[in-house]
Amino acid sequence: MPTSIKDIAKLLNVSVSTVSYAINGGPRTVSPEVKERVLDAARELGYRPNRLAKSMVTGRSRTIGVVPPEIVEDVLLSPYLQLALNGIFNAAGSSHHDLILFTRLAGSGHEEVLSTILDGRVDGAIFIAPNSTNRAVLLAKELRIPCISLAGSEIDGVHTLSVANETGMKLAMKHLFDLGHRKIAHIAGRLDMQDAIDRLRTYSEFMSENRLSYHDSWVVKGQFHPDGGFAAMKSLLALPNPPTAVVCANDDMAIGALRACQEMGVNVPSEMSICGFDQTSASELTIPPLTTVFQPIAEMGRYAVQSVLDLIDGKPVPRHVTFEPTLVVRSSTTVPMKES
Amino acid sequence: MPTSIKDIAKLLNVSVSTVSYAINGGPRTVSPEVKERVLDAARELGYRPNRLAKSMVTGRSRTIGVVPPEIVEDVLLSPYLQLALNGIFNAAGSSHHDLILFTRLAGSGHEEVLSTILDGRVDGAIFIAPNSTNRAVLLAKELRIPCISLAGSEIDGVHTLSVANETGMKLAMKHLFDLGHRKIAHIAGRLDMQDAIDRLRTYSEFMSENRLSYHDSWVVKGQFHPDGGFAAMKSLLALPNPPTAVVCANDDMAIGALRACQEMGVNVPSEMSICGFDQTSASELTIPPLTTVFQPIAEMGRYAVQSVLDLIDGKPVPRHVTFEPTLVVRSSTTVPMKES
DNA sequence: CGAAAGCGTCGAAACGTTTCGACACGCGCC
DNA sequence: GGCGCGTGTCGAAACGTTTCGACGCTTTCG
Repeated sequence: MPTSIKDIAKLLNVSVSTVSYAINGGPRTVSPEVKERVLDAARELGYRPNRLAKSMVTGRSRTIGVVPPEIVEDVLLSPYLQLALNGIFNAAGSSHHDLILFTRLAGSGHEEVLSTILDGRVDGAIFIAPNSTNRAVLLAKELRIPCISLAGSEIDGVHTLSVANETGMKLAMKHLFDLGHRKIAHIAGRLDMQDAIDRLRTYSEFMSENRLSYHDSWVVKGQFHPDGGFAAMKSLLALPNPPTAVVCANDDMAIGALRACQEMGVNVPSEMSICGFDQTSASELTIPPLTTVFQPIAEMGRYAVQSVLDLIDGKPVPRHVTFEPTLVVRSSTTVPMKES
Repeated sequence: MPTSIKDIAKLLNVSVSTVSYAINGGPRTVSPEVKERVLDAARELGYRPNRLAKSMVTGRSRTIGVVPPEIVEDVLLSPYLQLALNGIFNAAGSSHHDLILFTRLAGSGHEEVLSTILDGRVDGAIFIAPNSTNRAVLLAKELRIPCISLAGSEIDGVHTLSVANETGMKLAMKHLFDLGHRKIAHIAGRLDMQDAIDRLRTYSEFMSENRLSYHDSWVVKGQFHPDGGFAAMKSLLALPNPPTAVVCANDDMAIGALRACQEMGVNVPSEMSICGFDQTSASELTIPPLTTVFQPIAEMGRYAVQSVLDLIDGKPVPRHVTFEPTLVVRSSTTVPMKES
């Protein structure tokens, strides 16, 4: 029932092609008089071009797909994802693209997501932090869909934007080390995600390089969740020889850890220094505000959009781009208490 | 270059309709033997149905449009929007719909957003907190696009989901009143948004009903932003006869207000009680955790999706649904200090 | 045994665009 | 005056589906 180009053509007794030319300033010229009549009629009838039809014939949808790390309940509540999505959103808006948010990876596995990606509705896709078992990225690549992996594992032949986790982790560790800490623990993220793996590895390396002995019990998995951080900190505090500082693989866990300390009556930072990762907005609301590693996630989102667009246009795009994090020192870290 | 239904048909020497029937279990039956051959070939060729083509002929895209309140830089960083979007996301996922996030209201105004909505890519739309000047909703309604206004102004003939702001505001006010507060201020939101208007009105009503005199200077606009809340609280603290309690129209402003108090050395809650609105996740991370009004935003998002779906299916949907908020009492409110 | 009903298949139309090939016309140029 | 060219227009193909009408074949039933 909405008006189509045909309706205009019929009304004005011209061909559909003429109408199309008039409306688009199309590849062919149209006499000024006809053009005006067409435009008037279009306005009159409330004509709206049907993007589906247009996309089908042009092969372009001006829409970019965004695939969350894995699609589970409440995934949009992750501050990390929110930051990335916001960056992508901003960039997409200014380049006149819309975003399609894929909602159903979970159900029937990667196959299904893929078909929704490859079904013509998007020109390219951004995968946010796909873990190494994410087959969708691989398949997308194989099928030559322009796609970018944002902060995910480096996958052969897939364009990847990553954060120098080594730098970030070293920054945090060195900060604590320079403050005088020697007993430093790590609350790790989900070890099926590349970021978590990198951060853990760098932690271990730093400890070895500086000849700091550490127990396996000082590395606790927190699944990137506040509750995980909470439980992890509890278990650290229960150790006979607890650490004096903890580096968490993200802010959410650091917040959980902070809460655990508060609950156990352990003062932060004087009795326990806590360092986060991500610089989410929540990290400055805690008391004390968290020392954390800033990652330019929003900027990476912006960059990801630009890269996908370039990929679509066939422009060359660097295979891997690494962004450098910086340390934001706030009040959750300080010199350790003297050994009692 | 991707394989189409035609390729399969040609390969197997059957008609395209037969292939379609086989793949969809379509309206017509297909002999088991042919069906199997078709399915095998489809798998072999890596066939993926093209949703665009399908949508064009069926008129359904299984995609729902989401329109943020207004499209500005960083709109996705609003906790309120995040909560709503998350609820919508969850519901869309479980009903096998994808989401299109509209990114470009700003540029060329409501006209443009509308054409991107009406261009056939979405079956229906959810407008998040459209303000009263948002013409897009009206136009959408006029053009009979199934759409839901989530927490926006009540617009004639538009299906609206709203929160009983009166209840929420009264809950907060009564809580403070019962604690003994008489000098209660209000940090209001953006007064072009319905929620802000309602909350302000209820504040005034409550004050009058309880014969509490209040100055105009006790109502300060905070634009729903933390910085606005910060500035607002500063101006309240600078008053000759400052209030003992403040109800903020959202959590972000309450957090700003809290920070202002901390900076001015005003203890919360003993010297100043602060009450928020929204129960965002940040509201429990502050010290002290905020007393706030819980709105079932996520649930409303879910409900919005269901309603749009029903609208699309032509099922009856109630014109207005009101959700009831509840008060979450935490530690940012207490009895007022004795008058010095 | 013949009509009716059901099954399996095909061909074609339809969805709303864009764009290519054709063509008719008028103009300037040699 | 014929030739070529640019301009404005038309018709039709194409994009990849779904689904309807048609048709021939088998089965069922009176």
